Amino acid sequence: MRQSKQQFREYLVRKGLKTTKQREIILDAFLRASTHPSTEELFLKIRRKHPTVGYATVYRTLKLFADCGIAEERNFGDGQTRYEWTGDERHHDHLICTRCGAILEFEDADIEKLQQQVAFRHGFTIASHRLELYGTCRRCTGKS
Amino acid sequence: MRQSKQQFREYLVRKGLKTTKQREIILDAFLRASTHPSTEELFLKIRRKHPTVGYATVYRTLKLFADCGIAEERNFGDGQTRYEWTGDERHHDHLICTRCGAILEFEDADIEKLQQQVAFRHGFTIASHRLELYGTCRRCTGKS
DNA sequence: TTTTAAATTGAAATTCGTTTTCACTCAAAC
DNA sequence: GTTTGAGTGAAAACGAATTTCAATTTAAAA
Ligand SMILES: [Mn+2]
Ligand SMILES: [Mn+2]
Ligand SMILES: [Zn+2]
Ligand SMILES: [Zn+2]
Repeated sequence: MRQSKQQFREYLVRKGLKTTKQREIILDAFLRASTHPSTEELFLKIRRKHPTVGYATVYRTLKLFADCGIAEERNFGDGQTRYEWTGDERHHDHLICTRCGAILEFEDADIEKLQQQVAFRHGFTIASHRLELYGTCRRCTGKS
Repeated sequence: MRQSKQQFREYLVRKGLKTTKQREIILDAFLRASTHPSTEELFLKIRRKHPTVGYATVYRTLKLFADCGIAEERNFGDGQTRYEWTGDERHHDHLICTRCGAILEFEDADIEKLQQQVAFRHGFTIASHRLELYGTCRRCTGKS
């Protein structure tokens, strides 16, 4: 939170970019959004309080967040690019319910370790990875 | 190969669809394509020998392949939907070189097992999953 | 403070892969 | 053969992502 704001500020300075009202509004909204918002979702949320902020600005600013490291792009297969705050959190992967869209997070050190081993065996150097488990969540399985 | 052709033929009959020259051409080309072709790549390859086959037909036919189970849609983050022959192969995941685009395949029973455990812990029923490791392959790492 | 150069903005236009439409063609059942 | 519904290719439509551009704003320089 506080940390991410600082990080973004430093990034702007380092790159010779400018602090603007819009960027502050968008960063606040992004940090307040708990989920994995898409550009459009965040834009719509912001628009309520700040009707003058444009979609393009939200789009560009989210790119900046990703570039400076406080956010990561995600793609869960629903056709929208989503952004996730990386904050001071640890890495995690996702369980996605294809019924209700719920997204659960998990981390599993053993899986991560095995991934490294697989990569090593193939002479690969891993820069990133994506692991997503699709299925039905407890609640949706119950309903059936 | 032979098996997949049969499977597709049966699928067409079952669904009341028709056998056409185009579908045979496209299936042959798809089975001959060793990689993970995108719709466009396959279309371009086919066009050399069969300039009259349209993009829309390739697109629709690949959807049919996926529907009947002889192919699966893939999405490696390059913005193109790719198709992979599922033939009589087993499930596998992918290592993707972000430098040269090379795609290596691997399977790891231990990882799969751990995935199931994670899902179970969260009350999830897994229908499918995607695991992709992005990085640089041996050759590209060498070049630097 | 005023000036200035460069970055930023919002709206609209553009891009690009995907998907649909439509008039015409063809497969296959009768 | 005739009939009929599925299939085809070209072009249009679509939707999200990205770029363009004239006007505005930031912040460094004067
Ligand atoms: Mn997450
Ligand atoms: Mn593969
Ligand atoms: Zn659910
Ligand atoms: Zn490589």
